[in-house]
Amino acid sequence: MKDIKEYNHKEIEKKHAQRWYSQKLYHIEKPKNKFSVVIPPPNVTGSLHMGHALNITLQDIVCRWQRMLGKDVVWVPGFDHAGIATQYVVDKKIQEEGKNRLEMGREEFLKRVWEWVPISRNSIREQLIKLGASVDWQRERFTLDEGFSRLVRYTFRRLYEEGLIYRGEYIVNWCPKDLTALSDLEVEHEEEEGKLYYIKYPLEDGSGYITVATTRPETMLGDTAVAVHPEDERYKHLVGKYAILPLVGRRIPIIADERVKPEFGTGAVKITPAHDPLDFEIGKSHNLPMIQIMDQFARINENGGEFAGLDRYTARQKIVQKLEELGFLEKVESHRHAVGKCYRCKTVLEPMVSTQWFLKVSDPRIKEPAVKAVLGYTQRQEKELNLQILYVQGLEAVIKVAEGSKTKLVVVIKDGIDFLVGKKEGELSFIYIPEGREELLKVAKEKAKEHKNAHMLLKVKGTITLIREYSEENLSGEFMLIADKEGLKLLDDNGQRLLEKGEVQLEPVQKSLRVKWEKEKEVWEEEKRVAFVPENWKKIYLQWMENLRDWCISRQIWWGHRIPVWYCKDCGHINVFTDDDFDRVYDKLIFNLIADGKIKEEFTPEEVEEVLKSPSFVHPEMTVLEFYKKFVFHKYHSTDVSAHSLRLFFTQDLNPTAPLADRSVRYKYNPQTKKFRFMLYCKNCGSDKLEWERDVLDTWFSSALWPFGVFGFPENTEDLKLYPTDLLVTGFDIIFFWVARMIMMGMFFMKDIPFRDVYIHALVRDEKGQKMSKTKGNVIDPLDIVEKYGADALRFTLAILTQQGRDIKLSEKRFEGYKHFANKLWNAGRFILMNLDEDLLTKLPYSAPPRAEDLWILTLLNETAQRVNDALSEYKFSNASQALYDFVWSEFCDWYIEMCKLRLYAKVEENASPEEKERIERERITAQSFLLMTFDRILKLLHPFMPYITEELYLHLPTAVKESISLEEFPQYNPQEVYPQAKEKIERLKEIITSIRALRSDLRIEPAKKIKLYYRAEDSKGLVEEFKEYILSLAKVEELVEVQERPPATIAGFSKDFEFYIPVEFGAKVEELIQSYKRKLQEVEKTLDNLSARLKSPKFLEKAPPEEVEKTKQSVEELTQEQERLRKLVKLLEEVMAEL
RNA sequence: GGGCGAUUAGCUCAGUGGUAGAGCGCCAUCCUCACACGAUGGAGGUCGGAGGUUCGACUCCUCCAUCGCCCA
Repeated sequence: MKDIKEYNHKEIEKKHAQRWYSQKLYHIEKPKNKFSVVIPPPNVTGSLHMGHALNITLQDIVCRWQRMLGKDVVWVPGFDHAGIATQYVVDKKIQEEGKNRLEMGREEFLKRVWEWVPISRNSIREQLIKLGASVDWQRERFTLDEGFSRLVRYTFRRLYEEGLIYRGEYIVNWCPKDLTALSDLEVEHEEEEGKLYYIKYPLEDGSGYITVATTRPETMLGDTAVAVHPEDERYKHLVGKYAILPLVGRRIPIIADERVKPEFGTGAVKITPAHDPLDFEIGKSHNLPMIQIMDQFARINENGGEFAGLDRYTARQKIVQKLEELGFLEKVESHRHAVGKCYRCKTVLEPMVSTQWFLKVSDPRIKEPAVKAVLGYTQRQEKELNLQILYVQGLEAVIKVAEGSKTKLVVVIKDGIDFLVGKKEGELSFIYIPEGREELLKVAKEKAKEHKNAHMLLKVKGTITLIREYSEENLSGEFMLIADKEGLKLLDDNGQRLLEKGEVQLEPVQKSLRVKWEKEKEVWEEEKRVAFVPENWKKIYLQWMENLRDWCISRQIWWGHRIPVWYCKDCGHINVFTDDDFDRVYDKLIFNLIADGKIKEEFTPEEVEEVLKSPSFVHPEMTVLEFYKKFVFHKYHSTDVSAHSLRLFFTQDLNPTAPLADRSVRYKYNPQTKKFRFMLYCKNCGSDKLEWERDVLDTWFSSALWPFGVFGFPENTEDLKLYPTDLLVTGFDIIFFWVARMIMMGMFFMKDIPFRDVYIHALVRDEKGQKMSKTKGNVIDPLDIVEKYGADALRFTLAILTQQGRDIKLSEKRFEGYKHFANKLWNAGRFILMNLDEDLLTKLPYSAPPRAEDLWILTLLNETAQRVNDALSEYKFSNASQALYDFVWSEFCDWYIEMCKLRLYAKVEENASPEEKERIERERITAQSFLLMTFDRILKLLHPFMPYITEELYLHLPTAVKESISLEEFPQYNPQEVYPQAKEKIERLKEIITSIRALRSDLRIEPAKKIKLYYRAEDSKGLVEEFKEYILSLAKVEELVEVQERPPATIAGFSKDFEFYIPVEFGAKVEELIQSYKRKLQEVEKTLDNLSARLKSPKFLEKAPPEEVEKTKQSVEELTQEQERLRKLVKLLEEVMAEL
């Protein structure tokens, strides 16, 4: 008996969020039966939006569900440094201060970024915690942390050395605002109203003009040819001749190329290889010169002669004007065309030739495995097994099955055991067989393979004694006993049955034993495949993979992974350095600190110590050095570092008598600055005049490494067993950016898929279906929603609205609706708790046998559990949450709780017999226990969707045994708890009650008013008698009287054979009622016509399946009866109307 | 231009080769001892259009229309 008061989401969510976080509830140090997921790392550019909330919610639902299914769930959180985006944000801030990034300098700017990033990171972290994400915070990573930066250098080097990364001059998409190259994917094409300029290029021989059409006339300054289609009759005669470029005076050839579209403009196009992708291609194949005419700001450069210094648009104006003046402009047409813009700042991009780094993704070594990974392939795996074989003489075994602390079943086997196989961590570990029966060994191994999930197998030929709580049972014959997570299974000739659920414990008793160790190599083939959910994304992925173009991975920005390339000023050699180039741990450390930009080129030992002992950025509870040890250099756990030891180490290199690890000096002392310098030498010529590449890598390069980088690659760590991950949840907008590249890099470096399932969710839009954006002002901030309605309501709403392959249209009203559901659940819990006896659990043995409604709700509960599990295993979040919503509200609350009130509130008459008093008491206990048990399972089923409210309610239940509901077992369908007969009865009872309520309502009888009810029943007579009290209570009936005919002054209603009569009073709207029944009658007749027509059709009878015909016949019969009754009713009512 | 998806009640969306469903909204009656964030009942749809396959199509096929997205 306790009252938990009103639902207060803020209070309970705050309480549990903090508790889960501080107790490290979701951290598993050494996962065994793993289920791993990596978070799509949010950008450190701001805070989370609704799309993130959806993403996190869906992942958390699966993670919590899997955890409750018994998996060791490792869900790795982290953040993405988001190169351009973050630089853009910080740049803006600096500009607001009236400063300039370029004047400030790289080092100072990066300092500012590092100051800004934790602010954003912490706010995102807070939000993840608030949303209830059950991530493992002890494994948090950042794409720019020490380990990741090292990994990026490692992978860059591997790819470079394999010839998959190259540096080249190529046409790229240049953003004149962000001052960097972009990859093809980062270009957004937008249709725009533009103009098509027709310009006359005079022919060299003075025989006239060739007119070209262009949308960007300013690029003519860089023209090096005019091109036409080789088959174009209009121009065939001009090919090979020369034209003179107006304004510039350059002599340019007229060439033929098949890539020219004759139908565009005049069919003749100007070729500007340095400023147009297609022209670049054509220019290359015709060996045309490339003349760059713009600088990085897209201003005309010195090659533009008189136009030099002008912005591209001003130049366009001026050039067009001049062309017109000189008579070279033929005409100008308006023209719609796609313009490439920067995805970040929306600036119109300028195609430009520049020197960039590329990753050859089209190379078969990358492309083919990435295609294979999605199409599916078999992978052979070899594993060495250390098998303990025990030859025994006489083996007995006792198997106990326990649930919690209670032993539910004991199985005793004396002798007759053929073999016993045990597994550890999913792998075959030992086999017991009787002395001298080696032939069983093979069978045992086979059976072990066959039953993959079993952790123990016994083959028995003889007698098994099963001891349950109150009974003993003997089985004899040939059996196989299998223990797994489900419990103990018995396999006999009749198939399989589950003996008992729970923890299984084995105690073999052997009389004499000889042990042999056997090493064996097991080879098995595994079907591997990245499965897209929904599947249609697979096609889109494969199509894209077909037309891959090389990936421009260099960016001319400062924030990111600086490319680990040092150019030799003496011999021009390109040196790629990683810490693999150095043998000593200190060297590796120092190199990484420099390459990460943590220390400058010159440094003192004290500075190094300070950096290493300062808090790690990602895990501030650790120092940088500790972070290195834990996440980066697993081999060097004992390494400690101090300024003193560093100084000694550095100066060793300077001491000529000390042995040198390298021929060259590693640390050079500068007496003027009193600092050391870490020396790098050209791998080709040994020169120390090296210059570090200034560009950084595309952020997606490091993101592509995420699924194995977070687990410690390239070190061979324990955590690397968590790869491949089991699930990736992400939005479709980054399939190419991220998903595809993870598959490429995963297959390349790990030789395995990065994730088994990739669930692609939709976009969250506003209620009008528009994209949410800050500029439109239609964003719904998830934090506001959490504040107003609670994280539980937010999550449940997102889950139930997530229909596969469909965008989510969201409005605040939706959250409100599901907040109501949370409130409903809370109040159901409140009601149950208020009505529980304190000592219920001890009273349970005295409970009465369950009633029909108990068995009914148990049946529906099991069906719901099945629906939820089925839906979740197919990632049908909406179906799962919908099933729960319906069950909880429409069945449990609306009917079961109401029915239970009868027993809970049953009054004991003073003069009742002791037996009667006892019966009432026992029934009350039954009702309480079923309410409790059902509600307990409801909470567990709902937990993945609404973690907070279920946690809070669970902890109030007397059945709560764990510190958190999230560590409980997820309810499963149990066929032994399904009672079809009880279900049918109660469903019929509901129909009857509903029909009475409907008539009451039609007669405008106040809900609270008790009425007298006459009835006549045939088939349902027994049911009505059995559940009389329920009808009285749930239909607010004061007296239920059986009659043979309609009493006068009553109005009739019916539900199938159950006819009932309510006394009419003045004011009853009989007319309306007649209308309503007539409408129903019409409907019935319409259906009836339809069905009987079907039955009259010989073709139907002939071709339709017999069961369908039978069904139709039955329907017709029922509907005919219904029709009869309705007709009778209408007639009756008309009589009543006359009576009144 | 190529591809994908959508079109079902006022709104948001389920759905299945066999008598059209839910939530919200709306209407009516009720502040009944868990819940007015509630209870009970009710109204409301030619399943975008046209063909075809089938005994039977909202469902499968073809075409068209409208909307949206991606790629070029």
